[in-house]
Amino acid sequence: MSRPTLTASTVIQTAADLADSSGLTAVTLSAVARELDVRTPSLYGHVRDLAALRDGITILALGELSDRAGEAVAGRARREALTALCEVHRDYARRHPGRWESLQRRAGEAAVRSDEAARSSRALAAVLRGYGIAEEDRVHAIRLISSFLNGFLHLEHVGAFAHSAPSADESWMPLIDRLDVLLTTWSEEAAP
Amino acid sequence: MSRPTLTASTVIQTAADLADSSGLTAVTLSAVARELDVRTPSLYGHVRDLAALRDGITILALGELSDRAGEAVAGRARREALTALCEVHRDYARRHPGRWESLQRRAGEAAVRSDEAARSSRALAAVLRGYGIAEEDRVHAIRLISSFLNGFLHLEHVGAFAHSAPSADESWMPLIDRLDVLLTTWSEEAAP
DNA sequence: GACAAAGCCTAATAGGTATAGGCTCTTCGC
DNA sequence: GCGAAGAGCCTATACCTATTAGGCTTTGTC
Repeated sequence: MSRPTLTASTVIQTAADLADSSGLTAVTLSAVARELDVRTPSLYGHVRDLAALRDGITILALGELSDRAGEAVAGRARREALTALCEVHRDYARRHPGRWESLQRRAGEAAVRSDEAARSSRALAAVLRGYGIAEEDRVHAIRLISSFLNGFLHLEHVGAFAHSAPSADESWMPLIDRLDVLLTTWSEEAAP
Repeated sequence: MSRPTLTASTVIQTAADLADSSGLTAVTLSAVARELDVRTPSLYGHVRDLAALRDGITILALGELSDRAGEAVAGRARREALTALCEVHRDYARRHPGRWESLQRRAGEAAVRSDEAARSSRALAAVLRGYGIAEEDRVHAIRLISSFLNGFLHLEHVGAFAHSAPSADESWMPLIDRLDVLLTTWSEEAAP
C-alpha cells in the first residue's frame, strides 16, 4: 500500500467537475488524467473503463440531486412543494450542466440499480401524493411533471428557447402555476 | 468529373440510417465509410467534418419531421390537432431513434439557421393558435407543450418509464387529454 | 485524342481507449 | 530495524478514429 493520491471518488469528482466546465463529451480518460496530473492508464486502477466513469458521474449527480430534492420538499406541500422541487432541478441543471447532462442518457445497469436512482424519484412522488390524486392516476401525473421538467430544462440547456422572446425565465413560473392548477383540478374531479 | 458514387446526400442518408440502427454515437466517419464501402478520407469530399455530418443528420430529421407535422395538423384543430401532432413526434422518435436523438443536441449554426428549423416550429404554433390563447400567453403554451413532448419522448427513449408499471403507452393519451383541457381552460379565462 | 479536373485512393499524424508488465514506495510481521 | 508483499503509478504498445496531404484513375469536353 502506498499513499493513495488517487481514489475512485476523486477520479469521479474530477470527471464531474470537468463535465460541468467543459461538457460531458469533454470527459475523456485522458482529460481527467491530465486534470489530476497523472498518466491515463493509472486511472484504470480506480475505474473499470470510460463507461464506468460516466456511470459514476451519473450516480454522483443522482445522489446530489435527490439530496437537494428531499430537502426542498420537506415541510412544504402542493404548489409550494412543486415550485421548490422544480426550482431545485433547474438550479442544479444550471449550476452543474455536465452532471445534469449525465442524467439525460440511457444509464448503465450500475446507475439504474443504485440507491440513488430509487431515492431521486421519491421526492416527486411525495409532492404528488400531497395533491390527493387517485392512486391509479398518480403515475400518470408523475410522468407528466417529470416530462415537463425534463423537457423544459433540456430545451433550455440546448438553447432552444434562446432565440425567441421572452426569455425562458419568464415562462418558468407561469408554467409551474399552470401545472399546479392542472394537478389541483385533477384531484378534485377524482373526489366529487 | 467521374461517376459520382458518393454525394453529400447519400453520405448523410447513410449516416442517418446508421444512427437509427445503431445509435447516434455509432455514427463515425469510419463507420459510414465502411457502410458505403469506401475509405474514410473519401468522405471529406462531401462533408466538411464529423460535426457537419451530424448537423446534416439534424437538418434531414428536422425536414422529415416538419413535413409529417405539417400534414398531421392540416384540416384538424384543437384536441384532434394536438393529438395528431404529438403522435407524429412519437412515431418519428420510435421509427427513427437515431435521427430523433440528433434533434436533442445543441445544434450547430447550420442547423439552427436552416429553413427546416423554422418550418418545424410552425406546426405547433398553428395548433395553439387554434385554442384561441391570448397572444402574450401563446409562447408559454408552446413551451409547455414542447417541453412535455420532448421530455416524455426523451424519458421513453432512455428507458426511464421502462421499469415501472403501467407502460408508457397507457400514460400517453390520458396526458395529452389533460394538456388539451389545460389549453382549453387557459383560453377561456383569457376571454371571460 | 489530349487535357483538366472530379473523386477516390494511400500515407501519415495526432489523440483517444485499453492491456501488459515493470518499478517503487509503504506497510506489516518478525 | 529489515525483508517480503503488494498497492499504485509508470512506460510501452496495439488498435481505433479524425483529419490533412498528395497521388492516380477515370471521364467529360474541346
